[in-house]
Amino acid sequence: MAGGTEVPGGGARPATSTDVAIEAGVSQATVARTFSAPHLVSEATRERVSEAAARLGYAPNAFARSLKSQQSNVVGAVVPAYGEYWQNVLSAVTRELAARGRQLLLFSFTDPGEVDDVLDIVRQYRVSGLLLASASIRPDQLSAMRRQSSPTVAFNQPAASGLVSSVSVDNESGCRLLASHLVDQGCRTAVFVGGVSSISTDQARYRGAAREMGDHGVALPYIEAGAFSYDAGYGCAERIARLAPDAVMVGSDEVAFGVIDGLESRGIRIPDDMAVTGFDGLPQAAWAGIDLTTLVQPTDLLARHAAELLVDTTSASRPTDVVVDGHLRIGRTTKRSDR
Amino acid sequence: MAGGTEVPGGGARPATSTDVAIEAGVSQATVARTFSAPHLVSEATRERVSEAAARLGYAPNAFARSLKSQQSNVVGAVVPAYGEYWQNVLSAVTRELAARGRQLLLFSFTDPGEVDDVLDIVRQYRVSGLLLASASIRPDQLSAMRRQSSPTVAFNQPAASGLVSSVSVDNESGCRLLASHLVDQGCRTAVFVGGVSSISTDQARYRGAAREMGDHGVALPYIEAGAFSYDAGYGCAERIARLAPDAVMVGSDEVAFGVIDGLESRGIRIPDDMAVTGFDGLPQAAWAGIDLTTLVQPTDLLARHAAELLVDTTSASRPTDVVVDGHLRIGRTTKRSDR
DNA sequence: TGACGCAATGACTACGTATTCATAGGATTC
DNA sequence: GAATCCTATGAATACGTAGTCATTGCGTCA
Repeated sequence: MAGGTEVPGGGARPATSTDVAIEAGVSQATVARTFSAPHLVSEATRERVSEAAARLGYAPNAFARSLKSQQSNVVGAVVPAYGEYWQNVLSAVTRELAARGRQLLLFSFTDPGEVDDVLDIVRQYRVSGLLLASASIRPDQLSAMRRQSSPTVAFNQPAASGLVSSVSVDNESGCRLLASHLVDQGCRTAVFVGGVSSISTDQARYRGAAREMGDHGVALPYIEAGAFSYDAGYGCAERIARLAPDAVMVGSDEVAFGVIDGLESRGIRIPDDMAVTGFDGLPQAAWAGIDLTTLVQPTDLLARHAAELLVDTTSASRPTDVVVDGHLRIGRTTKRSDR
Repeated sequence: MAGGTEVPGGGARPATSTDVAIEAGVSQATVARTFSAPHLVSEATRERVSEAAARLGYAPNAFARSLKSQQSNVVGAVVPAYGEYWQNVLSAVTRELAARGRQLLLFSFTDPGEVDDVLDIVRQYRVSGLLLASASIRPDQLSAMRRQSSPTVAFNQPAASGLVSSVSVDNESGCRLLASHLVDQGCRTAVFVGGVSSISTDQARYRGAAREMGDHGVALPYIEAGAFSYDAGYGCAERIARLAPDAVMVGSDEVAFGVIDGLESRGIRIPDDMAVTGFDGLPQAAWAGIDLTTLVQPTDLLARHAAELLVDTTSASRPTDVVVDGHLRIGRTTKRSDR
């Protein structure tokens, strides 16, 4: 047959189950069954339908299917547009969801204030689950999700209330580990560099660090970088240098990378003049040229938990909080050369 | 009223336009018009409908809308699951699409062999556009997209045929710039480290580099890292060291970061013993601690072009190839200290 | 042989929306 | 004062699918 890939009907309209039905000489119902409940169709018919479908290039219309079956296989994700950390999380969650037959509908925001507007759009898609990476959500949006009985999972955000599930690393104990390690290394004075002090994750990390340091009689002043970015960290160097501490605990790796470069640009040697720690365990932290001491979040594990919750329809009515421990990664940024 | 955020109807079913119609005492058609063609509804009615909608927490059902109107505002993206570069691209494209009222349905793949299966799923979603980051696509999948008159854009992949649009940086001339810069710096021997030699982008970059080097009488042997990752780059150090070139041109920044650390771990000083260049212009390349000489891709510009093409419905029938120039970023990795 | 059960299939309807067509007033024109 | 037009609205329908119900054909058992 000439022009084998060409499809009859020529028009722009994709083939429907009815088209396939006519082509195969069966009813539309049989075609639908062939794809969604094959065991109800005889071997012979199934084959005939499959061939007709292949000939027409038929793919079931997911929108119509969702409309009829009142459920989509689409999971929404509302994630900040910038930030190494979130890019990694998104990547991991996408993989886990794909393995569970779910698609990810991505919504990003630059400013937390946009989130409410974004959620209005999300709601239009009747997502079967929602991954949230923002703490500032209107409660009525959350209860609306819950009424739809769609599982909602806050990723590394403290459950705003008991309304949604959450998956996160243990920020406080993680920071205690880091602080404890610094004290072991002989640290007597320190500062904490946070990203944005109003973010609860930031607060939890500072709290853990300050408490552990306090337990060892070390004060821990807080410096706010203003953003969770390399540049923000770089820009903190002067303020840090003025305090001249033994150690700098940074609330996130990305900021820490900036802090390190900023400090070194001022002639401060790391770790000899100051030790530096991060938090997150980004891939770059393990790069030999950086080799940052940090708390590694088990991103894949967190993503797996999140995916499980998002797929489990019963989790909507029964919010679950999963907290996972990270592990300490010791790099050159806290190894005194005189040790 | 007690329990103000509680919604009448109590059930799990989200409110429909009919529910709102009853609540507002108008017809379903009027509700639909209020949301999709407000100018056809009188001021008073519009207000009454809006209030009723707010009371019921109504959000239009995007699936039903797409089904009826035969078009979705959803753009599909098929992107590798791993890689700094793609994460950045995705982030940029998402922003651009959001600004144009489009959502991104994300599909990731680990192995290029999965792409065909993934595309079968993508087709079910009747996406209004498709962003492709893989070169190996069955032609019939592409012609199917085209028949649907959905714009398809290959991002940084040479147009497999004339079937789809493409947006990419000028790989060849970019590499010529880098090579030319190295020659200026006095480079007489060099090697090229590619990621995966079967990838056309990799080939184009090598071609550009080899030609420019050849024009100056410098040979350019090709070394294959085996993947576009830090670890793959790190693992190349021995093979590079054995050739002891003046300069190492690496096909991508992420691999280059690994190459640098791998070389330095063997006591090779950069740039004094060997100069190193990358390609892509990842954010990390600009970090002070790395400061890599590389070719910066104008990611935002590329993303903007891609978004334009994806939104423009006429572009499906008229594939367009956009090629953008990158710019040279000179960092410490090619600055000889004796200069 | 008739009653029954089972497997395979077709006709039909509902999901929630956008849109066409028809209708009812109210204002405008001659 | 009748013919006309415009605006605002409602009734009805179609989009493509999944599932309910009814029907057919055939083998089985008493």
